[in-house]
Amino acid sequence: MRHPAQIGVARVLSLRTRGSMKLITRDTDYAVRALCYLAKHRERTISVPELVKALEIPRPFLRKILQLLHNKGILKAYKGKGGGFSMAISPGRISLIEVMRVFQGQFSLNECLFKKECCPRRYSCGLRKKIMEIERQALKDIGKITIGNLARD
Amino acid sequence: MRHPAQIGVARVLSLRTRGSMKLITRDTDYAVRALCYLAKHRERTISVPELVKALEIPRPFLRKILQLLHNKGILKAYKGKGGGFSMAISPGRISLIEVMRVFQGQFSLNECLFKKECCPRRYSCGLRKKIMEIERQALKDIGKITIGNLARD
DNA sequence: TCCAAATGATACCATAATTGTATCATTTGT
DNA sequence: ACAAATGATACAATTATGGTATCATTTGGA
Ligand code: FES
Ligand code: FES
Repeated sequence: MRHPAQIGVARVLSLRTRGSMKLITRDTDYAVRALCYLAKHRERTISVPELVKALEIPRPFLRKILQLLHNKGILKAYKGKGGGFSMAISPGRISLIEVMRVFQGQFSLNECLFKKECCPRRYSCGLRKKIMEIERQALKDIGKITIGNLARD
Repeated sequence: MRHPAQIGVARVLSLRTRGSMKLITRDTDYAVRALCYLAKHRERTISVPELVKALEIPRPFLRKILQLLHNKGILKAYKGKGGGFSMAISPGRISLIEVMRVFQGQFSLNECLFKKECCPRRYSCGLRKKIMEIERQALKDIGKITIGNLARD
């Protein structure tokens, strides 16, 4: 006999509570906000306390973010009393991708790991090819977004 | 005096070790593989042991994935000896997005949370608008990928 | 009838990523 | 000298990811 009884189309909700799937993480977001603020006040050197007041970002976290942006050469830093940060590059030349890469590493929408090793079907896989194409397009579009045009609201 | 000393453009590497930023998680990937296998053998009912051999996916994990796909109405399930799973819908009508939503929840590339609440600038934010547009396009493209055309390699 | 083979439901666990905090050292203008 | 700033770095809490384990239930067949 050939299995007549199907169980029925249950619509039980998420066994795990997921819902995020976000592409831009908190630190990238914070970084963008901070960079926009700095971009709008290029004439001045902005200190962390000022940024904290303006952006309501947890101070130690913001400090870490700014330090990283400095290490990556995106910000200039001035130590000592009256010091702070300012843009090292023209805001129009800082793409959102660069900021994302600082905090989120390299893009790679589908890694398809196979037990810690690189997937054997990697180069034949159809899914991979299609996802890569979508990724390329998205990156191109994200690349067009710069701190410069974000800062202009 | 106006801060002449800049610290120099250090290129210190990632203070955090990141590098993933993947859009498709492991369970989605496993689910796609399993669905493709099922799509290629629609005439039969496929058991978990067979899938484990064919796809080399950890058995208990695969079971959970298949159960969820069944709960969502994507698979039919047959209990008892000789039982297993089979497609409940035509493979050509199962989009990759649907599978992603099952395991990764709703898309939302930029949430921009502001201290656990919804961001106050949400509707004026330029970043958000641009990212949303990119997201829409990416979703449209991912929507075109179906289990059907993936199964055909 | 009883057993083996299959899924259903669910609880648990280990690791890594995310999202922060805290501390101390160093620099610098006054 | 001192206060105000960043530099470097270690630590901690929470959540997401990836995976295991267990027991109950169904079902075909000897
Ligand atoms: S890259 Fe491994 S199956 Fe797609
Ligand atoms: S959505 Fe909050 S600042 Fe962009």
